[in-house]
Amino acid sequence: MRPEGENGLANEGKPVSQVRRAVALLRDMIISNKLLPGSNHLESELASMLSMSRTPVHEAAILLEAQGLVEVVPRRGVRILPLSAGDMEEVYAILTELESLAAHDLARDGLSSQQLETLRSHIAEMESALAEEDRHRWARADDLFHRDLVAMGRNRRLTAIVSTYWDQVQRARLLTLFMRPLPVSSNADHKALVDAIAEGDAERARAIHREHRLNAKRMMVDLIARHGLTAV
Amino acid sequence: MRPEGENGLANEGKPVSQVRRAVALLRDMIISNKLLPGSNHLESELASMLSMSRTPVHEAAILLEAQGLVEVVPRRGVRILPLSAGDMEEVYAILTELESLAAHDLARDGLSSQQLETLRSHIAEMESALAEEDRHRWARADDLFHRDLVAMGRNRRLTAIVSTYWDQVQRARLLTLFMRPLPVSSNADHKALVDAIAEGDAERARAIHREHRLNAKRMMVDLIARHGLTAV
DNA sequence: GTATGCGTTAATGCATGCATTGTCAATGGC
DNA sequence: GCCATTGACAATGCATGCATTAACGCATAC
Repeated sequence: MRPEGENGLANEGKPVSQVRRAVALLRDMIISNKLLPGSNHLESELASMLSMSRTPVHEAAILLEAQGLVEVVPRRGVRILPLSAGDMEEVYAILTELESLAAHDLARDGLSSQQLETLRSHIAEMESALAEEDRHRWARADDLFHRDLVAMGRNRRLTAIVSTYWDQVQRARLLTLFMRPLPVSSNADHKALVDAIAEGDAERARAIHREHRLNAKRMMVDLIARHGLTAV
Repeated sequence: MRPEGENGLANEGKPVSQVRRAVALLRDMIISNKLLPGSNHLESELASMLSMSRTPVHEAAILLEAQGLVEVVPRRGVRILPLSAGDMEEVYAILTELESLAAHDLARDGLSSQQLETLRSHIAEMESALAEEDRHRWARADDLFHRDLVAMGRNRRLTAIVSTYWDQVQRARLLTLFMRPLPVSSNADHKALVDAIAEGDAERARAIHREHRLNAKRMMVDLIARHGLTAV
């Protein structure tokens, strides 16, 4: 799901250190809810769990803390941060702006037909998944669509930020995946967005994507509130 | 200039560890050009320079690497990353979107008269500095204006991101401070922005600030190109 | 003279040791 | 019976040791 390094920025030619392994593994465990929000985990436990010493785990913890996924509490271990509805609003606000910018830039700079095809194939995959009501498959395709969209832009830093914050809402998305209505209208947005990009209409692309994300945010915050989840 | 922690996010109740000292000191040295872009510094040298052991320095280096300020090269030490004109465009693009969003939200949610006063006092300070052609004083006030503007919003994550990337352009701003014309028109933007916020006109606030930042970006990229600086 | 290969050197990544300090509990006082 | 105070424990932050491995230099071959 995320084959790059831990921040997407110039992490290509680096050997896989223990720290990177730790960051990747811990992040995956957090996103997939193997480490529950609000729970604490001693660094020494995590270390033996990952069969490495405390040092790389500690360094990974510091990095994940900077990314907002955990909090390192001196003698209580690493606390997996829950995302409140308010946090979700923050993250979605940021994702909305930055992804919309990415969409704008893509439309302005143009995409190769190959790239357009990639995006359209994700849309097709979502449609097919929707037809079978396979929500997991839909979520995977949706994830890919959004990640690829941003990654096709040339702004590496933007890609890195979006990737980081997208990770943070993934957990909540997976959790609410079966609580929400089937995302049928969402794909119309995706199609319209790709069309706008293909036509080079930068402002339209931006507007479409902003609206798309605002809807997603409303749905997510709503779900969390409705189900009495104060945090996930 | 930056009294908070190293990411502005929930770093309040933490004791000042060596790692934090290292991050703060190194970042200051980088921003103030004491560590020149492109130069390499062995972790052991930095450690003795900061009178601490290699471990906290190494951890600080990893953090600064994640923030995009340095690159840790296995046997060459910590390399201070230069910012190319292209990098500058990336960073400004991000700052433009996120600060514009902050301006929008501030206008939407409203500011206390106290807060408006703070912003206006920064503008006054800039005017007075401009009258005396004191560029350093202007830069400090401008810095404060922009930082405070974003920090007055309630989106902590947004504040953290902007702060990080603002740091990255600071170095270039200081370097080009005397190469650019006196920023006389810039203050008109600031005033218009604060007015829009005071009037609660969210979209106007967003538009004004976006334009303001676009101008700043053009000027910076231009200066760098014109002076043959491929990177700073 | 240049290029290639090997050996030495040294810097880092990680493991571990040590000291610090907060946590938890038990005991004693009220 | 409840709360406070004190003491033991344990987890982390940082220092240091060790092994790995890349870089640099020198020698040698062409």
